[in-house]
Amino acid sequence: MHTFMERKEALKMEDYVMGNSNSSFCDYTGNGFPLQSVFDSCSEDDNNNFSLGFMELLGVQDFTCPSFDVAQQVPVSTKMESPEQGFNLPATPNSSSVSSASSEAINDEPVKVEDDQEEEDDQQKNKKQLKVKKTNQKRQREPRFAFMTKSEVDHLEDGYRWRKYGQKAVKNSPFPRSYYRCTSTSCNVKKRVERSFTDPSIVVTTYEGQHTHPSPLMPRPNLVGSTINSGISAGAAAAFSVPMQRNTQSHYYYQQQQQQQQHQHPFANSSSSLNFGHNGPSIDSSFLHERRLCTSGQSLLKDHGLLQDIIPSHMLKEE
DNA sequence: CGAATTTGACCTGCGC
DNA sequence: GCGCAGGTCAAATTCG
Repeated sequence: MHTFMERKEALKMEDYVMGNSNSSFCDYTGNGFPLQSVFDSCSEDDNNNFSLGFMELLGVQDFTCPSFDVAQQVPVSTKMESPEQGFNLPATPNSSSVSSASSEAINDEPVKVEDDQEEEDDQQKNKKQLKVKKTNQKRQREPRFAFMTKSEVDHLEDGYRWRKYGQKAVKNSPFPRSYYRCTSTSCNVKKRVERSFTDPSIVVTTYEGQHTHPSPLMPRPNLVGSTINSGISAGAAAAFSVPMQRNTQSHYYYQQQQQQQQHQHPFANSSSSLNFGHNGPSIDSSFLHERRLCTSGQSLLKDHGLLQDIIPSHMLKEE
């Protein structure tokens, strides 16, 4: 059991949002803390619409796959407040993956610090400027998108190249959190990788920002079934910054929200705000194929299904 | 030798 | 104001 303070802490830490309207499973944080549903304030409609919202996030309208009703099982607030920004939404890399997605819409008016500044070479100057900016205004973050992936490896291949720039111990967790930045210059996408301490097999990957370039490691997706991931479209994965990883049994996408974020109907601005094909290859059939696999291959969406494998039973009982 | 990783220091935000 | 925790920087180290 976790104390209220711990819950509060967990919420504060990541604002991870996960769970469903009926609280059939608990919200889950990167630290493995169960969270009371952040969706308490969400209307049932919001939750019921999540699945579609999620697919909107994916930028896909796969009406050929009606059974893919992530939403009903994984009601995640889908509001995106960064119309300008497409989402490098991670697609489920593994055919057996099932995900709940969540994004964090944070910037009503995304502050592009880098764009505001000249290409200063002097790092100190840069630092100073950053300081000034930080003091003048509350730091704003790029929209974030988190995954929970059952994996034995921490750093999941997602088609992009990442450079690790930090690692920190996480409170209440024996597992450190690693910080990665996209190696591409001018691309300021970051991601954090950490393990859930309640279930070390789960890797929580949080993407922040949007790639401004196509995947450098994008193999030809021709091959549903020809890749190690069996059915995962590397191209689609790359397009969405999806971890492509072996041994992955399941993925959970969940949206991160800012606390002050307004809840909004998932469709409110989906057409304009979600633009997954924006910088990379567009969604291809293999991605859809993956979705089918996700749908048919997993029981997660039904009852507790896979979540039971991931979320400790005591958490499930907590509600 | 260049790129990537490691790791301690530093900065910032937030709660008390 | 202080302490804590998250996040970032950058020098040192390792790797290919």
